[in-house]
Amino acid sequence: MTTDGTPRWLSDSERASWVRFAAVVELLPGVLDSQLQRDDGLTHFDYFTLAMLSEAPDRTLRMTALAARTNATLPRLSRVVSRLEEQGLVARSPCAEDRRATNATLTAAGWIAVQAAAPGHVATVRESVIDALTPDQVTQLGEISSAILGRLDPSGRLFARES
Amino acid sequence: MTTDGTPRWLSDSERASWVRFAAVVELLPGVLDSQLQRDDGLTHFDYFTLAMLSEAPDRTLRMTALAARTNATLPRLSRVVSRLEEQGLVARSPCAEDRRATNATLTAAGWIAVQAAAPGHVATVRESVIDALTPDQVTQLGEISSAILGRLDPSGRLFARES
DNA sequence: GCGAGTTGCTTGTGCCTACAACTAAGCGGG
DNA sequence: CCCGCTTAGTTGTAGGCACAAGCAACTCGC
Repeated sequence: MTTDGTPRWLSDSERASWVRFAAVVELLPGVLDSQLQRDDGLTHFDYFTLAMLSEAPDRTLRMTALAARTNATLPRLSRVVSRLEEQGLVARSPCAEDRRATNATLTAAGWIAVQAAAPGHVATVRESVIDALTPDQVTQLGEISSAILGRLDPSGRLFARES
Repeated sequence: MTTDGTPRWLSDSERASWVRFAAVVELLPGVLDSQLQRDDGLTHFDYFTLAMLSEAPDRTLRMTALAARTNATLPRLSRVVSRLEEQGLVARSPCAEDRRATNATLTAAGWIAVQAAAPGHVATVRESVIDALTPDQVTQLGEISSAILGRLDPSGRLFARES
């Protein structure tokens, strides 16, 4: 809205850019999810959760820390970890320092699963995004994404969002 | 994978761009959905469905055509239209030319609902995306999105993806 | 040390979506 | 005509996710 109460509509060129961008935002998650689901039986969120654990010291993180890294709510993460635990990819253990807390640890099977899934996932990212762009465009996309992230997540509580 | 079987990993700069872009793709749908849900009681998909109908001749489309415009599967659209029908925003009617087909029509209440929701939605798009970027970046984003779309939707069956 | 308030996590409930099976209607060859 | 195939749409089932309620454990002031 402008100060006189009328909305500020998008110009034609803005609208054209937005339309295409909105389509990408709508379609891309499905593409990433489908590939991982089909080839490795993991959702993209599963994969990302395992990846975060695989990079942590001792391959272990407290639930709260893992939720922050995956940009998830705690209830959501709790259920996902339960599922991964049933699959034997993650193990829960009580935290020694704070008995309220729970540690999630990547198991050996979990480590193998991440290693197995990574190449196909990276290939999908390349095929659908990186290799579709010129090197300059990749750089621009990074800068644009940073600018948008500043609006989406002003508190800046996400950091390691990765592939 | 490269031809020798080893995966082609991302370079540091590619990875940095991808990490940020992935975060945007993850967070943006939630932001758009939340605003519409909170202010208008609609999901983003609901809104988009109504918007597509509002632009169609007689504010009417066959289910299949509407599914194509919203980039949805027919089962998904069927349930969404059922919900919108219960809310009195859309009406179903049998199609005269093809008795297998069903027409979905925007009701007067539906028209009012779209008009009411549009300004707030556009404002959210502006705040979270357009106004975060320079005019040049908006143009770049459009070109980048087109390139990615070419990979995501080679058949090009989506067209009018809009705000 | 003890009671109020906070933090860490899990679980109940309900909505939304995908996948697949199902009904109904058009279409075409013999 | 009628039998098999295709197309249009709906619905059964299963599973993910959000929101809010619930429970357990920690902290801090008195």
